[in-house]
Amino acid sequence: MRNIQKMLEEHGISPSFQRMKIMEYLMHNAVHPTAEMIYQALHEQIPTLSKTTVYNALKLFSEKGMLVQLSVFEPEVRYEYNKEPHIHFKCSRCGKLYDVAVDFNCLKDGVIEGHKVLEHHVNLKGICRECLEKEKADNA
Amino acid sequence: MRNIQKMLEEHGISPSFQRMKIMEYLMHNAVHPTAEMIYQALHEQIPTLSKTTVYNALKLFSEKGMLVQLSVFEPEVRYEYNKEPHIHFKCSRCGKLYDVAVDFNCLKDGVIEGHKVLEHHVNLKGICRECLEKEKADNA
DNA sequence: AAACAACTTTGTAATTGTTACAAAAATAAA
DNA sequence: TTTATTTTTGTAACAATTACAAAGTTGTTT
Repeated sequence: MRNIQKMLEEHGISPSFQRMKIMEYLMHNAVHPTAEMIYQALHEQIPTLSKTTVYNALKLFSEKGMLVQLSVFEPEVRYEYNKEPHIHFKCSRCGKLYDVAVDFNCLKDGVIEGHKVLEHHVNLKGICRECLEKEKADNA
Repeated sequence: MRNIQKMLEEHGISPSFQRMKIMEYLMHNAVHPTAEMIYQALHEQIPTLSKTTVYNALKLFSEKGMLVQLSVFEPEVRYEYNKEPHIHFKCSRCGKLYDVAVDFNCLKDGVIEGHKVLEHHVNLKGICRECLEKEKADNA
């Protein structure tokens, strides 16, 4: 909690209780949560928590560069704390979202066909390893 | 129009007038239109057209594999007819969406860390060539 | 042609994710 | 302790999308 407080301050964000809890949740739950998921989880601990506060905090964190907003395959926006370049893989069967560590040199904040790349989102979709194994077991 | 009729039939879709016009629009407007954009454009020609019809047709086309649903950086879903593997580049200044032809061999319906890739969406964000040039001209 | 079934379109209402806004509460400054 | 500023809250609005049922169309069978 102390660390989170410092982190927020370093990014010019005053560390209110709600904001710290929201950031804590994001750091401890690398599941690419939606705003709704964060609200549901914290609402139990903080019954007075408002959904607007969650949206406000997420917007602030994104503006200050602490979070990345992902638009994967759902209409919902998802958030992640991890800033390392990586690929998102969504299983179209179970819906789970995986991080896949791959480095495309050309994607590392370079230039592509004259366009300056500031952000890259590489989204893959298919059947995840777990589902493939389950399928194999069922067919055996 | 005849070609579109054939195409729809080949995909098991009965070629109604509205469906053909919607597909025609998608094929002639490679601007990654939203459902709203398609509706607005066709509403002029077909005043009785319903937005639900547009959504129904887009859903049907996607299910039959004629379209790809893109989730780029907006909350809105965009659609494209072009099925060639390519990257989408969105200019964060002017908002334009470019197609960038790049081939990542590893993304061509392969396997990554045990996950079977059926679909890939590579989204880049930054400042587009036109905006960079404009910026250069302004600063000169 | 009439009757019928199946499909398509339409319009309205509902739902979902998100934002706007103003009042209440908390915090900090004077 | 006022005062000002910031933060939180709750409700209402909004936009994209879906659900649903009625109306319209098409095709088939008799």
